[in-house]
Amino acid sequence: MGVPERKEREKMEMKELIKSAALKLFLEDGVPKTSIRNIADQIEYSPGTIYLYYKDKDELLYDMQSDAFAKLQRAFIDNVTSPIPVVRLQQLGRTYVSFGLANPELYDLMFIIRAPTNVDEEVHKANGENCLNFLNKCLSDCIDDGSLIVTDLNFAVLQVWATAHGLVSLNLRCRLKVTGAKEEEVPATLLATMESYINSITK
Amino acid sequence: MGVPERKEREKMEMKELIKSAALKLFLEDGVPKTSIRNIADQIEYSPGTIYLYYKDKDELLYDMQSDAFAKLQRAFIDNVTSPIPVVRLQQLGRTYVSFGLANPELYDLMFIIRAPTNVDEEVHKANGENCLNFLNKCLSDCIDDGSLIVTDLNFAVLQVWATAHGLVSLNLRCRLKVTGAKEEEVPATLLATMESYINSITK
DNA sequence: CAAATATACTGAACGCTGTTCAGTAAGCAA
DNA sequence: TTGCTTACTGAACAGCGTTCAGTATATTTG
Repeated sequence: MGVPERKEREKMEMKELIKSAALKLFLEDGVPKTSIRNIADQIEYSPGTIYLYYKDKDELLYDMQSDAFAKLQRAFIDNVTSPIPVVRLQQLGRTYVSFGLANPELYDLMFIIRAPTNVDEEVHKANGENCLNFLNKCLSDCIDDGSLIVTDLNFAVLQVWATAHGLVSLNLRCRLKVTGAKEEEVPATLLATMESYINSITK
Repeated sequence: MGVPERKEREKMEMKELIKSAALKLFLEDGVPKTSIRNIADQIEYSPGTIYLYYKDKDELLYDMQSDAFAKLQRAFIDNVTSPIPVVRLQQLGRTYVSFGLANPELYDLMFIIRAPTNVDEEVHKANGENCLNFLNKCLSDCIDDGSLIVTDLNFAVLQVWATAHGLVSLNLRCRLKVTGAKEEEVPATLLATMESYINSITK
């Protein structure tokens, strides 16, 4: 009897439908303007229906965050390929910053807005773990072959992540305006800054 | 005739009253839970009254952001005092991170939430300028006496700010949970990471 | 096949938000 | 005292996340 299996599959399909509609609105109108009602309109269901699939908006955002992390991980896999650890670190930094510049709404969801961290404490850590492991492995290899000035892995991870995140998020929140940087030069400047940073912490 | 002067003064006093009530609610209940109605209740005026002094909520937040930057600047003046540029840079990093850890709601207002950047483009740059100049001067001095590895001032400013902001903001948004860091050790870890970072970019 | 049950969905309603504006009351000038 | 200006109110609007009694459809049972 395949009925429960079909039901399960339909439930998943509906979740995908909701997520894809939400993503569409994120990219078109931005995260803050995307409401449960808008999403419901988009898929031509009533607002209440969404609550049959997600217990609240935070849970939906958490699920979408998970997809976004998968996308970042794919970018890492595709672009961080060099056998030389220090080159791989450069590729990692470039990929991270590029991802943030190219996907501001997803970046918001992953690293800036509060919502997705409001889900159950137990389940919360799962998102982003794979991406963090990528950075961990990369820096661990750099330390092993002596190409990193800092020798403490935890410090190194925090530093690299913080620098990359700082660059992307200050830009996303328009805080770099104060530096007087020209709009069109910002992406190149951020990438160059990240590169120069990694150069200065490696040897 | 001192009537217009008195009126002007009373207008300022009312703005201060609104800001202080808003600040109180920020610290007690957090930024997201602080609404115009709550603020109005707090000072025992009607919600509409606030709009006689601020054109919208963003303008109020921008004004409060300005005060917050003044507070950070005071922290810089008090704590970043060494005559040795590289030591001053260490003091600057420590002061910035400590400020973020001690004043999470103000930090939000200054560097994370969107609202205050929605004010008029012309007026927007003013907030934070003094604090940025502090960092600029400090790094410029470091470059002058050859104690910084990076020699491009703009890159240096971006790197140091991004690292400090990255550390504080990832922590404020609970994104460091993924690293498995213990809650109570986080402040010390962030300060140590910042210190180790500055050590690695100076000589 | 028909009746009973289970599932999926609706949409009005609740209490919240930022914001506006006609109406009112108080202070000041003539 | 009258007329005008200023300060303030609070109901109203449109939006938000969320809930839930009611309905319609689908599935299981007799």
